[in-house]
Parts: sequence; C-alpha cells; structure tokens
Amino acid sequence: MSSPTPEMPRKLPIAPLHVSVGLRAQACEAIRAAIMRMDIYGQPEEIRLDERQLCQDLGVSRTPIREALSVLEQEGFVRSIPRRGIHVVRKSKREIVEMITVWAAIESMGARLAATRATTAEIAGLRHVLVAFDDDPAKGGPSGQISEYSDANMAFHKAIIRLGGIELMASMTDTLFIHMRAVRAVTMTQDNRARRSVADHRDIIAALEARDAGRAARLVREHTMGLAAHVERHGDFLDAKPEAPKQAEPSAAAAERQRRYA
Amino acid sequence: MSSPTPEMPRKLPIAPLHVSVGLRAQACEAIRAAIMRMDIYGQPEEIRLDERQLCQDLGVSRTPIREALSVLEQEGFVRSIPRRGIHVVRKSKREIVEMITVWAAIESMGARLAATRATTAEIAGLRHVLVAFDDDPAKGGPSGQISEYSDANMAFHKAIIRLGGIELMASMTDTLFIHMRAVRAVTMTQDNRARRSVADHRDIIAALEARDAGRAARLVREHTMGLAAHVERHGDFLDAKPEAPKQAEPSAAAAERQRRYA
DNA sequence: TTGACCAAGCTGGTATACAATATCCATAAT
DNA sequence: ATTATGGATATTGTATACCAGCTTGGTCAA
Repeated sequence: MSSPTPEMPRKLPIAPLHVSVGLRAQACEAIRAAIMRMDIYGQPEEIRLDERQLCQDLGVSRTPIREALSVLEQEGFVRSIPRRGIHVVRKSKREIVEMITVWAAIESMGARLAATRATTAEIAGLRHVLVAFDDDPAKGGPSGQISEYSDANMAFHKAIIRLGGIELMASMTDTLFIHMRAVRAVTMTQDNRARRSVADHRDIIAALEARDAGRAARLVREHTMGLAAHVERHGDFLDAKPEAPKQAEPSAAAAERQRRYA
Repeated sequence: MSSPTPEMPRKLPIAPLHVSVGLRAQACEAIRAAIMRMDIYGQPEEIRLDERQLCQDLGVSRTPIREALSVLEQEGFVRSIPRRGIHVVRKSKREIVEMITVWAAIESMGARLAATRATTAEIAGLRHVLVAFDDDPAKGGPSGQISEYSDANMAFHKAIIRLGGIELMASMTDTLFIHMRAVRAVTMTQDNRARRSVADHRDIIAALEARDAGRAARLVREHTMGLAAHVERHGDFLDAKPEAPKQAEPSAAAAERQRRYA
C-alpha cells in the first residue's frame, strides 16, 4: 500500500475534521482577543479578570481556562499573583521602548538577510503594502485612520521580516506586535510621522532592491529606533496614573467590585 | 467553624516565607532541568515523557505538571500532540541556525547600545569573563573543557547583552541560550574556533572601549553569524535520523503510522 | 468615635474522577 | 497465512470537588 500508486482513490478529500482543536487553544484565543479588544490604557484602574467569570462566559471548566491563562502569562499579556487575582498587564513606557528596540534589532537583521536572499519579485511585492496610503496622503489627518494605517504599517514590517527567511523572527515579533497595538495611538501623534514613515519605507525598499544589505539594515534600524525615541519622548501616558488609592469614599469597595466585571 | 472558642491559636508572626512559591514553578524548573540534563541528540529515538511518571517522581498531582508542561511547550522545549503524548523537541539544524541568527540580531543591537550607555567600568568588567581561558590556552584541546568553555562563552555574550540595558533582550536570549546548550558540542569541533572566539571577544571589548557602536555591533554580528555558518556546515547531525526501529518489516500498522505522521 | 479583632466569603492552587480517543493485540474470516 | 476488525488498554483532555490564604466587612471594646 505504500507503493507509489499515482492514482489512489482511497485518498478521499474528506474533511480534515479537526474536531479536537483543543478546548484550551480556543479559550486562549478568545481571552487574547478579548484583551486586545479592550483598551488597556483607557481605564486608569487595573483590569482584573476572574477565572470563574471566564468559565461562565466561555462555557467551559476552569482547567482549560487556567491553562490558557498560563500561556497568556508566558506571552506577557496577563500576570497572576498567587492569591491576589489575575490582572491584565499594563506595559510601562520602558517596557514598550524595550520591545521596540528588540523589534528593531530583529527586523534590522531580517532586512539584512532579505537583501541577499529575497527574490526581486518578493521585494517588489513590498510596494503593495504601502501604496494604499501612499496614493492617498490626505488620510493622514483624522485619527480614525490611525488604526488602519497602523495595521498597514505593521504589515509592512512583518513582510520585511518574512523576507528575511527566518521563521523564528516572525513568531517572536508577532507577540511583540500584538503588544504594540495598545500603543499605536502614540505612534502617529505627529502628522508628519505618518508621511515620514512612508518615505522611510520607500527608502528601505530601495535599499533592498539595490541589494545593499548594510544600508537596508541601517535604515530599518534607524526607522524603528526613531519610533522608540518617539515613544520615549511622548509616551509618558503609558506610565499610568493608578489614580488616588481611595479618597474618602465609603462605597469604594462596592464600586470596585462592580467595575471588576465590566 | 467552631468559633465560640474565643481563644484561637493566633498565627505566629513568623513569616512562612516562600511557602507558596508555586508548585507549578517548581515542577517547571525540575522538568526543564531534567530536559537540559539529558542528552537529547544522543539517543536517536524520540524522547517521550509521561505525565503520571512525572507525577510519581515529583510527588505532585497532574495539574501542576500539566501547567508546567504548558509553559515548557511555550518555551519550545516540549511538544504536546493531542492524544499522542508529550515528547521532547529535537531542534533541527535549521531551527538552531535560526535561533543563532536571532541571537546575533539581539546581541548586536545590545552591543550597539552598550557602546554608548555602558560605563567604562562595566566594559572593563567584560575582560574578567574571558581571562579565565585566555590565561590558559592549552585547555582548548580536550573535550572535557568544552562544556566549561561554552559556559564562559555564554556568560560573555550574556554580559554583552546585559550591558545593553534592555532587560527584554536578556530574558529573550536566556531561552535561546538554554537551547544552545544542546548543541554546544558542535561549536568547538575545530580547535582554532575556541582561540579565534577569544580573539573576537577581545576585539569586541576593544570596540566597546573605543565607544565605536557601529564596529561593536558589526563585530558581534559577524562573530555570532560565524557560529551560525559553522553550525550550518557541520551541524548535520542535528537533523537526526530517527531511523526505522523496525527495518524491513511490512507491518501494516507501521506503514499506517508512517503514513499518518507524514 | 475609633481602633482592633474576628469571621465569612472570595480567589486561586491542588487533587482526583470521568470521558474521549489513539494504539495495539488478538481473533476470525477469507 | 494474511489481513481486517473488534476490543482491551493506556494516555490525555476536561470537569469537579476540596483546601489554603487573602481580603473585607462588621462588631465590640476602649
């Protein structure tokens, strides 16, 4: 049966039937999506999540929830304190800057590798990512486009990394990029940043097309480190003000509990 | 419960200390140590570990074991297949090369940052790491010293990264370095590599002392990428031959299993 | 009125029981 | 004799029950 019969009718294109995609993975995905959906830095108070509440909402037992939370804790999205609860982590400005720095390091190397091993067609494909906003520079103004541009921006950087050919880079930066979503508001506070960003991207593509590995690596590094410097200057809102602990309000506890499940 | 007794043995104010360091963390540490201790690439067959066996050995229940295995799976040490068991991952040559490449990217940026922000005393402290083997170059020969040198080697690179001041770099590379331990045998197969490595390190320190960020970054990158190329050339043993345990045996079950794994 | 002490509830950690599924072997049929 | 099918077995995923500790709110005493 292992003979290489070229045409075997036994190979029915039957469903892959991944009935057991794993309940833990689903919970992990759901919780991660919920975390990304909420505006972490909008509310000043710590966001706590309750295991049992999640159990009810997702309709599963605590065990998969706990395992999913373990994964999320490893990924740096939540933090579990023994008997104090599980709260969504709020990255400090320094942590954000560090993440951007690591991102710059990885993507710079990715660009360096891409300059030599990527095909010309692949490099040319990079232009498709930014034409969408290159053709319409008027979009830079309203904040409603920020999210849209930010997504395209991340897509461009992801594409650079992908062209480097190191899959590990893609997987490692994916987590970083997810964290970046929370602070994308600050990345475009200055209007010229968006335009300058597009110009930088064009220069990077040009360097890649010229097969100038050193220049591509340098441009990517300077571009991303510029973002790091920008956050360093204007990202003070990240170091949140956990607000006055409790002013003289006797019902603060009740309010706290109410907010907890919000 | 029986509260009427007004005299309750009051809790001694003696700090129980880290009684609850978390049973999961201990299990995680133990299993990780066990994995690092065993020679993954020595045995040709897949190394499977059994949950209940671990439960008995560690004397705990399955829950903390499972959570520890979740963490280890996230870190890339083990892989869990739904109903097939948990086996220690055997990194392929490509994966190792990728890890080294990412390491080079991160450490290169770390050196670049260290060149400007590290104090002169900190840079000078780097020499302490390699003098131990710089003073006794005769040690390069026997393989018994490989492990020792490898540890000092990693300590040097960790120190570079630490001087960069980005804690995230340290934590990310720690996991990479743990994986590197498994393949440190191949890193020193050529005798001159050890000596050249020390020379490279000295050059890196010189660049840092000269505050030449670009040169430091380049030297670190070339040094580590040289290791990647070395593994690329001589690391074919990593792509192990799982070899058919049963040779020419037309067993239907074996063929079936082979087909399903493909 | 204010402070401390106690008690109860809530939260997470741990253990165990149950269910589902993959593997493997034995037996029967061709 | 060989193959296929069925069951036995083993292993993991999931759920639930129990336990320990922290928080918090109330009450009593000074």
